[in-house]
Amino acid sequence: MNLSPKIESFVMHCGEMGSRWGFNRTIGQIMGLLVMSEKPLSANEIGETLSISRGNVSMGIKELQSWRLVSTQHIAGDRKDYYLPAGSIWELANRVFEERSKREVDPTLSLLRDALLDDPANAQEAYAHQRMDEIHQLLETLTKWTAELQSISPEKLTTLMKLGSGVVRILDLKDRIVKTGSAD
Amino acid sequence: MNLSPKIESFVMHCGEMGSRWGFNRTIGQIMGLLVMSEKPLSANEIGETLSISRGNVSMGIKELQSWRLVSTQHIAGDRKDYYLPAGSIWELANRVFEERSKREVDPTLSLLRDALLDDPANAQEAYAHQRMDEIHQLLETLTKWTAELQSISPEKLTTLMKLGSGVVRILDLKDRIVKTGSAD
DNA sequence: CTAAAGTTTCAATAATTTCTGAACGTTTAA
DNA sequence: TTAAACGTTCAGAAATTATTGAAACTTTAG
Repeated sequence: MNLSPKIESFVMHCGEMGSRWGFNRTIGQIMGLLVMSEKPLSANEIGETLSISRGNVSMGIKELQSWRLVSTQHIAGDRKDYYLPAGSIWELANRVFEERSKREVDPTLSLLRDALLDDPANAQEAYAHQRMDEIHQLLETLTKWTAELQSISPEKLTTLMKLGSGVVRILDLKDRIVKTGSAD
Repeated sequence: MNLSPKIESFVMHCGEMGSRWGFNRTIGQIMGLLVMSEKPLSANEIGETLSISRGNVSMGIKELQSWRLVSTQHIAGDRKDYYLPAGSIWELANRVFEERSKREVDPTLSLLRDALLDDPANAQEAYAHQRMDEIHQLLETLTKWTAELQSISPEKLTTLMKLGSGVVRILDLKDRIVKTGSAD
């Protein structure tokens, strides 16, 4: 497939950013290409367009599927697999977020939980223990929060984001209401 | 310096996670070590404790300083530089967040802004243009939002996070109030 | 000024990650 | 049953990234 220069530069950019986003160059490129493509693409089309080997396309797609970012589509009377993004931009971003949190935060959280189980044995450990506890609390709060945000509908979430720091004013508002009348 | 097994395993974990968090193994270890240490450490102490070369310590510290995660302290009558975390756990997490957003989002945002300037030249570009616009909007909203959250005091932010998806109820509350009485 | 104590830089090397392509597996049309 | 069309795997090669250590640089005490 032939890409217009503007699309090509976007796809290549996705490649360059790939490793920063948690995967590698090829995988970034494949994802960029699929998002920019109106119709699903076969492994062959992907490989030719990006000049990468059959094997690499296969591995890349597999990885993207493990991130739940790509789905497979079949066309009647055609034995090829066709690939397309597994949802809207919004959903994709969400998945990247979830998946990264799983890989970047969960292991640390579980290490910290273990480490905090038994009491510090000396002054050095006491200090470290305290620090680990802070990190643990921070990560817990953050994890819970993002999990809850995921459960909010995109529309509400957009409203919330547009509100920005204005949300503080509303928190104050709530405090006033709670103080002057209704129970919490 | 000699680390107790529990602290050592935490520091090593920071090393393993390092690359997922946006830096490399050594840098993760150095940061972990500094956070766990009650007193500032010299380059020598860091290198010995982690068994890494002088040069590597120097480069690692430099990188951590570029992330604004480590500060230098001097002790009267001592020519060595001593290093310590540049703030509370909370502040550190914030910096990592900001810094990563700068590296992971900003370049894409600027590419998209450029790409969206001129009109699509054909059907393929028209579709891609639309997709880029969606991504652009998403990233803009997200960037603005996180920037605003940064401006909220840690206490308020904690309240907000603890509230979780309960924040939606408050949004509804606000809507009711606005509708029935005061102007926005 | 000189030497000692420290830090930084960077070319060479080591370690790790990614990519290729050939071999193998599977499905289906004939 | 065969062979063509496709997907997958994985050992080795290529590319990239991290690390070392020696040389250069900086600061300061004497």
